[in-house]
Amino acid sequence: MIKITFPDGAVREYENGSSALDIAKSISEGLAKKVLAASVNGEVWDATRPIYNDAILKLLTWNDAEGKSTFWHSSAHLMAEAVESLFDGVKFWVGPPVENGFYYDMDLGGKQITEDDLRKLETKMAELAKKNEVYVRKEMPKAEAVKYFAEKGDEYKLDLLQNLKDGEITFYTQGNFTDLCRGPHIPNTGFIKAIKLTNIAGAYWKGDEKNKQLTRIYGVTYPSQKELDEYLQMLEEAKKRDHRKLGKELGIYTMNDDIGQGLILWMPNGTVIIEELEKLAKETELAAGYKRVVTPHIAKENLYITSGHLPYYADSMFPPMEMDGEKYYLKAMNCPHHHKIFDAELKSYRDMPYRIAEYGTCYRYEQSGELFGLMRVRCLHMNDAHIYCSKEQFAAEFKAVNDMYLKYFKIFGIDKYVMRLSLHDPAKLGEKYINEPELWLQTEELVRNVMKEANIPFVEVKGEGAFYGPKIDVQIWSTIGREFTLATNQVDFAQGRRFKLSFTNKNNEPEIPLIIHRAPLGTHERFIGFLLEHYAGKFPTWLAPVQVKILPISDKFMDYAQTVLQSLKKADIRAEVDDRSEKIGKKIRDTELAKVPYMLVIGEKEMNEGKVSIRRQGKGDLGAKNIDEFVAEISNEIKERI
RNA sequence: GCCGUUGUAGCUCAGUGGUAGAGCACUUCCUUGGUAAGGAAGAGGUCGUGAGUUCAAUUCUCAUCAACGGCUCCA
Repeated sequence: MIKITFPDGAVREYENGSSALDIAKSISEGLAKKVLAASVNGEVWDATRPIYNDAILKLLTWNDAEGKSTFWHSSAHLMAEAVESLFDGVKFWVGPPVENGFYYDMDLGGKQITEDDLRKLETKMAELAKKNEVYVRKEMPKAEAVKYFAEKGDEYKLDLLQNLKDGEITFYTQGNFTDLCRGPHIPNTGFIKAIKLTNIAGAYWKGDEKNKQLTRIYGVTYPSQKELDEYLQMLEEAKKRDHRKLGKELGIYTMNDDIGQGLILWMPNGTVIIEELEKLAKETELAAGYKRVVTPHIAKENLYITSGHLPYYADSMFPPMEMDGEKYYLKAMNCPHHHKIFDAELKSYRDMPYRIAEYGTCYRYEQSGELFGLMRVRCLHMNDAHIYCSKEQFAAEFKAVNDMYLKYFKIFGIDKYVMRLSLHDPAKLGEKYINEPELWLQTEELVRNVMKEANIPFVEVKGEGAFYGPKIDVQIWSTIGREFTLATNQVDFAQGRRFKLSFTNKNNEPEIPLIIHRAPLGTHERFIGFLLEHYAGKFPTWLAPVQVKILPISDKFMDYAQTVLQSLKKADIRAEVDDRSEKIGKKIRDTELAKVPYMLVIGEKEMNEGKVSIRRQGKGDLGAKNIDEFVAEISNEIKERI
């Protein structure tokens, strides 16, 4: 007998060799039908795998993350079986579960797969699923496995085997499909009731663009059609908040072939938002002791040789222009320009920390395939600033920047983000990262400690640092699930030295400053793209391009509408009159759809009483008020950025 | 940059080897209506661009540009 400990602490005895599924059955048949896998002593196992020792057991169902990922992993195998039955000579690479579904990478030997094939594959998968094929686990010695795949001529699986040792190698078979796989899997294919193959994509083998490109098929499966439908419905809803769709509908920005890829034309509505954001940034930075500067969009080649950017980023800068025998580059970052401003006047410790800010325009030649609406563009306006400080001042300055982030996030109600401490990758020192191993470790520890002391939760990721130092990135997700860095706070221990920057310290010695690069509001492009999705286009009043729309019931009240308009304009409120000869219902509908925060309905009653009837977008009629009263209220809302 | 898909009116989309259609938006007229679509008429497109096949191409082929879904990349 073996002792099984359940999550609630209960301990029960079972026959040696019982599987998690056997144990589930002994509890209830209903439970057994839902068990997809099991956590045995913290390791995820097949529910059907016999247990020979005392164990802590957790039965995993669709409601557990591990249950879902096992389900999707098994679905990938099911898809592979379907692919193999419809295409000859396919070689498979890996087929893992992902956040919403799974994919399988395969080499189709030059054959192409089409959307129609996906439908055929879905049908085939459904057919195979109905057979309730059991996923059978089999251990195999390495030599035997190597022989098996060598005979098959499967270089991909042989490659996988290279990194595996004897005793770690297992195969799974369901129906006619056998795959090298560490598992675990769901008991049988019958659990998979609803199948949708979502897209076909190319994917480099092992994620390296120098390698051959494999065909990747993405799919998602569910234990019921209803759940799949709900998921697809949710995707449709997400698309409605896509900033590219909203940006067009609300007249925020446009792009044009004659201008160029990734180059944003900000329309009047978008420009209002830009100006409000800059106003916020300027107020905030002034209060935090920053000074403002303005720098040109281009600079000579030598600047970027000094900064060290050119060897790392030449490919992603626009190619240089030659004038009078000099090469000029469009700037891809503002820091070198700012360093020159720091260097223009002699600095002493009394000048430190020296903080300079600019909404800097930068140009980056992003690869065409990476451009994405407002989120990834080739011309961007950065909420940039550089803080030059001594080592002693660093912690306080870095923390102040973090505090500024949090202050902003509170204003915008941003709460779904992850702070990421982005570190260097020691394997790429001298290649992607400045070759200063000691300084890297010291600076990373410095940043780590600031975060810990400030009690700010963060994750650490190797290989995401800037070439000149570690950073704190604020990661967010677009509505379609892509991850982006919204804001960034970076330490730079390299450029101070490269630019020979210094200040005279208290001991009358020259000292190289540490530099903080920070962009709490990221770039206008990405930040507004994010805000569009975050607010689903319903901007708070202070940001809304049109804050108030005045809706006269009929033409008879047009004069009064003008009076109301003038009162609002006097208070610097962005207001317009809807002077079309439409019915009030139509005017309201159009204004609601345009997501204007306030509508003022005025007719005979309002005119006679000097009032306005207030309607809030999405909330309906709020009743009538005096004009002055409304102006005072909305002015306060705007001033406080509520 | 790579793999795949798409490209028709301002927007969303239908359609065809014989030079095009709907809804919304727009213009004009009628209507002056109290909290999410009043009615009528009209205007608007060399079907992304270039070449090829064809008596004939928006439709087929190729190239190119752009957008989209991934991969790679992101100072």
